Amino acid sequence: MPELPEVRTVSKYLRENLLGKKILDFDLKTKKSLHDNEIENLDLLKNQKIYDIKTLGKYIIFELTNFYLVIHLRMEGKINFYKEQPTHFNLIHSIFLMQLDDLFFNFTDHRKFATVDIYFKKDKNIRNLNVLKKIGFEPWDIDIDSFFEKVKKKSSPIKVVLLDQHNIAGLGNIYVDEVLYRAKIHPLQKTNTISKDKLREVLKHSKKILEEAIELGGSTIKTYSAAGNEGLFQNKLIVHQYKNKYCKNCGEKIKIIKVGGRGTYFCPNEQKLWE
DNA sequence: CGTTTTGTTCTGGC
DNA sequence: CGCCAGAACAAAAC
Repeated sequence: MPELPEVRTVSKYLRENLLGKKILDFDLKTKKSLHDNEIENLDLLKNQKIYDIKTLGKYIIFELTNFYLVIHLRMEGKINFYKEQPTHFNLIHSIFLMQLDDLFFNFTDHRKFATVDIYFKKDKNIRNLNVLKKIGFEPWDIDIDSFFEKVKKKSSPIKVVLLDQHNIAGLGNIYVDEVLYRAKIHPLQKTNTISKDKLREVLKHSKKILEEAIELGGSTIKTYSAAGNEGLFQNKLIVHQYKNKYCKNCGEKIKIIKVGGRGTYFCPNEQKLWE
C-alpha cells in the first residue's frame, strides 16, 4: 500500500520520465474520481507542459503551465506508461489517460478509490491547494513543540493519531507499526499520556524508517508497484505482517489486534501499555 | 459466502 | 462546535 516512501519512489520515476513533456490529450475515464476541479472544460489541459512533479505526504502534485494536477493513489492506484496506444484491456480500470508527447500515461485503480484534483495555478504555495490545506507536515518538517501541543490533548491511541494525515503526513498502516515497534510504544497507548521526549523518539524513528524505505524504493506488499519497479523494504520490516512470527529482540510472539479498524502488529513484551 | 484489507472522508453520538 | 469511534467506500484474496 503506498505510503510516503512508495509515493516518493513513484514520483521519482515520474520525474525521470515526464518532466518537460506536453499533454497532447487528457481523457478522464472515471468521473467520480475527480474530487476538486476548478476548470469546466478539461480540454484546457491540452498543450500544458509538465513543469515539475513533487510530493506532499502521500499526494503527488504535477505542476503544469497554468494548473496543478494532484493525484492520490489511495491503496491500489497505479501508473503505467506505454509507447503505443493502450489496449482496451489496459484501460478497464483507468482513472484517466494522458497522451504526453511520445507516450501514453495511464492512471488506474481497480477499486476506484484513487483521486484526482485540478486547480488553477494562482498560488505558488501548494499548501494552499484545497486538498492539501489541512495536511500535516512530513516528519522532517515537524516542529516537536507544536506537534506535542497538538497531540497532548488527544485521547485517541497513538497509532490512530499517527495515521491521521492531518497530524503528520506520510505514515500508513505498515510504517506506523514499524515506528511504534522501534519506539517501544504500544499502539493503543493514549496520546495524552505520551511525554514530549517519547514523542521526539517517535519522530526520530519515523524519519529513520521512512528514509531507509525511500532508499530501498519502498515496500512491496500485496500489489504495490512503482510503475513496474518493486520496492525492497518489505524485507526489512520487523513487525508488520509478522503473523505467527516472533520478536527479533525478545522472542515473544508478535500479537495482532485491531486499532482504529486496522490490522496492527506489535510485540506485547516490548510495547507495553503504561498508566 | 462471509470476513478482511487499505487511506481517507463521512456520520452520528456525546 | 469539537472530539472520537465506527461506518462507508470497491473489489478481491482468503
